[in-house]
Amino acid sequence: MARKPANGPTDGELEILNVLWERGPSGLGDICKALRVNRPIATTTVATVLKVMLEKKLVARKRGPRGYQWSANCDRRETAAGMIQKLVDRVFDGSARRLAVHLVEAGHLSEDEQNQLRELLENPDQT
Amino acid sequence: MARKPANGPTDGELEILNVLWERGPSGLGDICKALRVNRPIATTTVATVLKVMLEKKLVARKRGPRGYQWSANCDRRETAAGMIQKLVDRVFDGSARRLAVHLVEAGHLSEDEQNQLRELLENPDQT
DNA sequence: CGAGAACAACTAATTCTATCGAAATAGAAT
DNA sequence: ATTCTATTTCGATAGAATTAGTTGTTCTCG
Repeated sequence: MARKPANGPTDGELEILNVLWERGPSGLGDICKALRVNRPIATTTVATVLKVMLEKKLVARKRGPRGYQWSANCDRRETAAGMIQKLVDRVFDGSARRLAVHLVEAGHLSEDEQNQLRELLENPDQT
Repeated sequence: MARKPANGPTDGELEILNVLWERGPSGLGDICKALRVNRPIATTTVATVLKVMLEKKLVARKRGPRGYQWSANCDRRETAAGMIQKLVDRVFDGSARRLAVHLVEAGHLSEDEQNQLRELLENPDQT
């Protein structure tokens, strides 16, 4: 009966994290506005999710001019790494290379992007 | 109130799909055995999930010597594409290139894998 | 054939998610 | 200070996801 430990952030949480990663610390209103670019969502819904995320330590907050300033409390890169690991394990049978190959073959990368990736591979120091 | 329709397969479903993708059509027992390499799970649980997946058309089945033979009814590549898209949208702000860069930088790829990827980029025809 | 194992179908409890309204609160504006 | 508005907290709900027990059928092996 031991439930499988729910891995990372849920979909909804990820939406919010993405906003915070992009915008930096933000107030509730701004977060809502950003989310509403994609779809309608009630303010209370966002607030509720933020509350849960606070308990999970996915976000932090501190008093701001109006209510709180909310900020991501988890690293984007780490979160990405976790999700990639899962993707690779579940769909690419553990091979990150196969994921990379898929990226190229499936046309997820434009010509330009392929070139940039190529450069990166030649020159690993580049940011 | 209406829950946002979960697009792709769930985590549990993905576990099973991965087994089917790897093994090809399999009986319930074999699927269970494969899953139990990673974690304990009751046979009935797997059967229940398979039933749901059947309704969702994620798997197909046909009469076999013993019960049914279950097989994946969705393409691995397409499934991967969907998951990548989501990952890219949510964590890499829509840039597949950033995902690729992450793959290289985060050390998900070994030297050899990087070389293979490099070759692939030079020579897009290769499988 | 008969016992035991594997399996399918049905049922069901529990937990998790996404969603939002109502009501309390805190600042801002007048 | 009073009103207005943004924010927070609380509680509720519907449905999804996960897990597994029970029951009856079917298949295999001795």
